[in-house]
Amino acid sequence: MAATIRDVAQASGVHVSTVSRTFSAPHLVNPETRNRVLAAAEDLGYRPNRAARALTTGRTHNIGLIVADISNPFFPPLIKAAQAHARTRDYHVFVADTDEDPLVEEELIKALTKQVDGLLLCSPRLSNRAIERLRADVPFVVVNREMKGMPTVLMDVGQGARLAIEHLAGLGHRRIALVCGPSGSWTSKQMQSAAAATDGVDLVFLGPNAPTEQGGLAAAAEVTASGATGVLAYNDLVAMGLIEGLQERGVRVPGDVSVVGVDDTVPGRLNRPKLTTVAMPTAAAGRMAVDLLLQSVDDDGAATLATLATSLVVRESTGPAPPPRPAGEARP
Amino acid sequence: MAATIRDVAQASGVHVSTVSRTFSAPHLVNPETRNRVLAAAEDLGYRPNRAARALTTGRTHNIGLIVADISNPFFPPLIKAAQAHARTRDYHVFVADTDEDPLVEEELIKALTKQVDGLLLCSPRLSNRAIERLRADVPFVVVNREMKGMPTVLMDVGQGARLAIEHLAGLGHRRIALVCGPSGSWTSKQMQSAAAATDGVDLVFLGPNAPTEQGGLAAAAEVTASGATGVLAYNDLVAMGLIEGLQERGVRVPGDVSVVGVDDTVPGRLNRPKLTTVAMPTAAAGRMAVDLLLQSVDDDGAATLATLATSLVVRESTGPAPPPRPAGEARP
DNA sequence: TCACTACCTGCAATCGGTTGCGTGAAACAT
DNA sequence: ATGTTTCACGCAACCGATTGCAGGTAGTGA
Repeated sequence: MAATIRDVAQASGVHVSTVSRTFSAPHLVNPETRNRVLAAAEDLGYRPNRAARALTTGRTHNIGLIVADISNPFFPPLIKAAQAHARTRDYHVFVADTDEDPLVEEELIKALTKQVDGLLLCSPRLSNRAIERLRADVPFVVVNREMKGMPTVLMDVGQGARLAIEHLAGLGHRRIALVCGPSGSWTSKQMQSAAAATDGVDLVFLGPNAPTEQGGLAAAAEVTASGATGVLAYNDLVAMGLIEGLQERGVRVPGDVSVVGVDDTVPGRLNRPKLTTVAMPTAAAGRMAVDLLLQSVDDDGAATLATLATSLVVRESTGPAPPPRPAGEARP
Repeated sequence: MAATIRDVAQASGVHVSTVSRTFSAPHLVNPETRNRVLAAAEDLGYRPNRAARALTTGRTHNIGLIVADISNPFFPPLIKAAQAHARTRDYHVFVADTDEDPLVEEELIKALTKQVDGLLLCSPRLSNRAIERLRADVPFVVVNREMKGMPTVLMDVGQGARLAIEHLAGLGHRRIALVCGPSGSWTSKQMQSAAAATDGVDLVFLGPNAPTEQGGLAAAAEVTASGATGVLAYNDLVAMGLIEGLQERGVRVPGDVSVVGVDDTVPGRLNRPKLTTVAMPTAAAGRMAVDLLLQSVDDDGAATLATLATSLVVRESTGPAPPPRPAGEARP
């Protein structure tokens, strides 16, 4: 069995409370005694039992991070950053994957509630009502979804969309398609309203589509039919599917149509063409979420909203608009 | 504050021990009483505090999963599978990322030790000695690294390498290069010894290389110099870097040189050419690791070794060997 | 010498459950 | 009517820590 505080107390000839204080309030114990205790602890390989400590202090020094899908390359950088940041605050992060299932999500939240001081919900799939209810038991910070009255970290896709459209407009594109994601998606709405604010270009809204390569592939027909020469896709997967679909139809990217993705999750230098995309500040979001959470654990307070800026990464899938109306030359 | 067992006891007019038994040993309590207790619990929104329970039972019903790098696409499927599988056993998984740093790894292990019943170490970077020492405090299962005397889950890269080389040999390649990873890597060794067993082909061992795209890029010169027409790379990243490096030198893939990767971690249909690769049974490994861990938590016993079969996924980066000695035609 | 203050340290209750032991009552056998 | 078994439940110690309170000791000033 691992050494307990009592073993250390016995070994160093003091009461358990003194041992406890040696670790949690060192200034209250005589340096000599402290050293004796520390020596005994070291000797026995004693490490305080955080679970037991949590029982009295009410602080587990753990935070939970619930994510819809770890395999989605969007999340790992966020998780990593949150974890590293939490560590500097003497907190540990427990990651759980809901597999996109609201029921699993709720169950995980309930299971984690007692073992953590707070929860980071990344792109939660639960209803607002369910989240409100669950929140009574444990502090939340919501990431990547807008929720009033709750600490929230958002990434400004609207601004990213604006950057992308300005980029396309600057390349001479006058007709730009927005290939939207699932209907009702917050991201889609943000993109739409941001895009609508740009003038000098025709905007076409296409969709809804599945947020996958298949969705993009399927949208290729609509895009060609729309006559748009520039496209902003819902995310990188859609963008990649779309490019594949366009190429299959003999449409060159970026020769005939320029495509911009969102997320910057596509690794690999072999992609042809490499994707121009709106990069999300996922690492910053992870850190910010941890900060907000720890803050709201202490203050039990203000529902802060943090909106993080996005940026455009220009690569190879965008280029100058083709000369107007060349009557699409499809290959044989 | 959340309801405790005492609140429920009071509300239903029984002793706390009866409430406790209602949840942990229902058959010991009268159905009538049980229903009364359950009703009161439901009413108060009571949920047993697992941390407190762990204090007396010594079982947290949590397992920790420590991984070198969550961003490495190799791991998420493993994590996901482990998590889902653990859930069916009423266990929860805490994931922690060491950022490839042995010091962080040791610290995380120590921190998690008291909060979990066992640990899954995926590709640990710690020395054998350190692992042996830490193991005194908590059961381990090691994944993706060979360690005697400890439950271990391995994926048979040797067998995968054999498949790859047979595939290349079958396509007529007579000189095959192994682009190895970091020196001393277990994977590299496995690949080498497996490859050596194949006859009818010349084998060239290249490396060591960094296990990254840069590493592959840098190895391109060696590969062309070696005169090999088939290559088995340390992993997909190396393979991709290598392909890029070869293409920059005017060497066509798979026209002039065929390349096989390992891991099957490259998503995206836009890769040109799509990578032929050795797929790892990561999900199965995750499940198996959980099984072994829970087993060794109970039995405190046998050091089982599970070796999982790999498979070859043939895509576009491999093709028939070019006719012998065409005196490499580089583009201008 | 005495009172007062600081500074340490011990005592014991407490956090939220679990569990071995003991007991009272009901059910059954004799 | 008495003895025995079974069942359901209460009692209280315990898991490993924390912490308010009290007491003891030494040092200071008068």
